[in-house]
Amino acid sequence: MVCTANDLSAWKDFPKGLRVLLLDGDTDSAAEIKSKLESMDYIVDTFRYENEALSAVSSRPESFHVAIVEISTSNNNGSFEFLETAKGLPTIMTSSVHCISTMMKCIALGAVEFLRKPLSEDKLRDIWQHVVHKAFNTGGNDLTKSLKPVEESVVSMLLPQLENGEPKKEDSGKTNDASMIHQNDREPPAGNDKYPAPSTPQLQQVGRLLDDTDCHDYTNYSTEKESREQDGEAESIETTSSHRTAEVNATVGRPRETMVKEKADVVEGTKGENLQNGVDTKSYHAVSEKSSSCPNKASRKKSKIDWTPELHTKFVEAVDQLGIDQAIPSRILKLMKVESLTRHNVASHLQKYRMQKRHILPKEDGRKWLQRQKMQSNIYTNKPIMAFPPYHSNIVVPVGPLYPMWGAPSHPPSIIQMWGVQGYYPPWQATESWDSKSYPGVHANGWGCPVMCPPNGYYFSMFSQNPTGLHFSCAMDRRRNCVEHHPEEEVIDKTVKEAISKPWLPMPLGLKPPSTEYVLAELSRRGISTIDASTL
DNA sequence: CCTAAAATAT
DNA sequence: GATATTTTAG
Repeated sequence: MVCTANDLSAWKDFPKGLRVLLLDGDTDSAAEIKSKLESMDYIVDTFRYENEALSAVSSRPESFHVAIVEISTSNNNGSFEFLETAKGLPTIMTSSVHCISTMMKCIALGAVEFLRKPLSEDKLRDIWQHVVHKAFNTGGNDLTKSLKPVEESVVSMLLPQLENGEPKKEDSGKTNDASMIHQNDREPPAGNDKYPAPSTPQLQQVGRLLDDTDCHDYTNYSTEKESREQDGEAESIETTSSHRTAEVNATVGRPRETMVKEKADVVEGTKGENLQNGVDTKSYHAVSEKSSSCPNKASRKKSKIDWTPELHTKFVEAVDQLGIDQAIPSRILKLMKVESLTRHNVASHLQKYRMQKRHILPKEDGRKWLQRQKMQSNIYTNKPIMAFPPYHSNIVVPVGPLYPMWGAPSHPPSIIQMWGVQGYYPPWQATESWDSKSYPGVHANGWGCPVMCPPNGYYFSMFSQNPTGLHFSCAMDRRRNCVEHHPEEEVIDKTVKEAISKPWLPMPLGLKPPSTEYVLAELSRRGISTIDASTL
């Protein structure tokens, strides 16, 4: 990363605005350091006590780019804790006590550098290097929001240089032009919020260039920006949790090895910290790439969402909660409350979800979706609406074994593949996704259940004719808690009876009245040839 | 904003 | 080659 003179000029003001966390028990010392840093345009937040510093880091990790932590004989252990806790933050240790083993320990624990006190301007001036280094060498996991802009700006700044070194087709000619460099130059983003669009031509070019050189890592990028893109709705999701656990890898053309391991970490579920949301946060993770071939990762922000069982469960729960008529991407997204999931992601998943169902319930489906459209005006009522009156909430629907799919919850004994034929997902479905905890019955409602049998009396014939391999799951009221996991015949009977006894009520969702032909045929089959018109 | 269809990535 | 996801249209 040697820079040319031109490039250097672009770097000149870089550190400006970078945020420094200063933890120093010595007030005077802290003031002095702060003063020096500020004179160099760093923004400094001083903390006297470690716990304060740590809470600051955890509550607003994006507020710091680098930390300087003083370690003395008195706070010895405490500082180590900071080091261990604030892993994502490049941390410089400093002390007036010069103990090689302490230094060693600090470095071993992840400190990026150990500076002896007193900290002169010279020592402090270029601490930004650690920020940049971090930005380039860390997995998305650690690449905090605040670091990304840095990374991006650096990439941008780097561009001219890269182009010089490896002219790329059409763009080549103008690379040496100083004005060009200036154009690509980006202000240090530190203080502001203007994140350069992740997909700027520049970045893409850089990506390409890096590819062609020696990059071996797929560039996953946090989807956070996308989240932001999705207008106001994002906020409601965002604010909930500060942690960015389920983060996506972000690696910008970083040459050389490393990383593989980092990925493992990411998948694990980023540093143990706040996992309150349990499932939520780690519910998904970016798909790790094989760091072998380096295709075109140029478009960094294109990380893929891995719809893990947990994530999918959340998704389904959201859909169910919303009900068929309200289940639209934006709402689902809200309900899911999963950080950095974009509306697009959800929409896409929803699309697949529907397709599955459609494929499974060719007949019913169209109808249902039609219904849905018509009912769109029927906005949220806290009660089940229209086609799904309360008293039908316990309807039981048969689920044919031939319909392995999404919404249909299966009972442990009958592990049905939820996602179609390819056993992509392990058995978690049965145990994890559809257990009582995850709203077992919910999935059996409108969408979930392949409800192909005619209602009313036909239930009986249906069952008697195809008793084999039928599985029963129960649907439930959207918000009510389910129902029995093993709907017994009584339930079926009850439901059927109800439906029969109240023919004037709408059909339970997913059921459609039998066609006249069918009715006649069935009656005929039963030896009933005449019908009293009044009963129809 | 939504959904469907096309394009990509695995 | 099939499928999962993202992008692109309408």
